[in-house]
Amino acid sequence: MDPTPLSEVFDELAVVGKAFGSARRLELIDLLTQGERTVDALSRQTGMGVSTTSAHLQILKLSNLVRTRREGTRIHYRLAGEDVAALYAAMRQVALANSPDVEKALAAHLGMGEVEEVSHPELLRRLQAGDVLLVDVRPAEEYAAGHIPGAVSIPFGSLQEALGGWPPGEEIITYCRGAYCVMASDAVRLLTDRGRTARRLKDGLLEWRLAGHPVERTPV
Amino acid sequence: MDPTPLSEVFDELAVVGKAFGSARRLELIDLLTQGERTVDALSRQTGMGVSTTSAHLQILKLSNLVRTRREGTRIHYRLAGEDVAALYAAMRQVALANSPDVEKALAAHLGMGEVEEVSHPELLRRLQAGDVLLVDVRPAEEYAAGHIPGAVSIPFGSLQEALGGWPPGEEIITYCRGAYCVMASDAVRLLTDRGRTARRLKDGLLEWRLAGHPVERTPV
DNA sequence: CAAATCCTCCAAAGATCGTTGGAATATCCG
DNA sequence: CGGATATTCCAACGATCTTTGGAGGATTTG
Repeated sequence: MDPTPLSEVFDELAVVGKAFGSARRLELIDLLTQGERTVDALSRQTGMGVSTTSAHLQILKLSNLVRTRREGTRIHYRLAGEDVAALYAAMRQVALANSPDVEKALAAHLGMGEVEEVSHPELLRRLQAGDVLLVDVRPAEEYAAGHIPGAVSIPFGSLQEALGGWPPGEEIITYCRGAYCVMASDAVRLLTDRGRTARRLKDGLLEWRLAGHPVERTPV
Repeated sequence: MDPTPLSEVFDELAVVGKAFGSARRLELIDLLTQGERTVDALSRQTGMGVSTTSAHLQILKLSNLVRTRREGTRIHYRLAGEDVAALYAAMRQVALANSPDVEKALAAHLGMGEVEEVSHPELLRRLQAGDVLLVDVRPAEEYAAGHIPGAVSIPFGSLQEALGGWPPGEEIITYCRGAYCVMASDAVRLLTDRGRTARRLKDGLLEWRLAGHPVERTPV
């Protein structure tokens, strides 16, 4: 009784840990932080086969990190709770803080250094003042599922054409899913290349939401 | 460029995730939340072979979750930072909240239901009032590495003999490492069986420390 | 330098995980 | 009911992870 027979507890806990131990599953979780998704949508957005996607989702479901909702023939997956999103964000934070490789990989794909970041408090002030254009570059469905109040939805693909209609003087702030999302940085580069003043929000909607800041949902 | 080439980032992140994906490694992390330990000590306390222990520690080291310090012929391992301990605690929290199996496994080994828990604020009040005996049932070295101010160190093994010297009226509150630690609950049962009034602290020292409450270190 | 101690590295066997295509299942629609 | 669509289940192969004993390194002590 003294040599702790609680290996079962650690076994159960390891099930949850394992769920976070695959790049593919992390990619799925990353997408799911933005709102629920069908298997098909996840499969297309990540580029993995449907069988593979389903298998990974089963593992996430078995570890109770996601839940499902059936709608006709398709099944929508969503994170089991905001605490799961928070855990994912915390893991990214720890990885970023402690392992230089993660930082390097991020910098390489995000082009850090070239792109300036705006802090949460500063964005709040600027929105209050109303002298800034806040652009949500994620796909339209993700914008609908939840966005920063005051942001306009311009998916990355249609950014260039939308550019024409704006007054050239106004500063632009972009954001996307989270700290690992490239689109916001790419957008800033595209905009500054065309002579605009643009920066990106620090992190993305996930961290904004977890920080307790307001999020707006477009009613269906 | 559009189909997100950031798989490398997820690969790096998965390295951290994998580290949490093994019951053995979680057991090591659990011990390390209480302070640094040598390979040998970890091997003995967990019951795994030294080679196995070392292998797991290498994986933790590679994922930058632990750091090492050499002292003569032995090497001390410690968590890379308090954020790692926080991540571990957060994972336990999510597992407990979302998966019934974890809750069941915990209840089975902890004897939940029979043992009453004391909240952090209540303990603080009672310590202030001074009408309670706070007992740290962990091994003496863990007590030395950090304990709640006002607690006395009585390792679980020597609890029974220590019992004699106390006034029978005073209420006793026990604690050990964390939410998964059985010793505090076992101690409460041992004490109540002998007619004492005893409860355990909710969770353990890890959660107490993460909550920002004071921790005292016995000077060497 | 030699012996002792503690730890890491190595190689091999066994276990587990990941991916794949195709079959099976569930639901909706006509 | 039959066809269409979306998803899960299955089997199997290759890849990766875990464990183990023993060899190899580093450090201290005599």
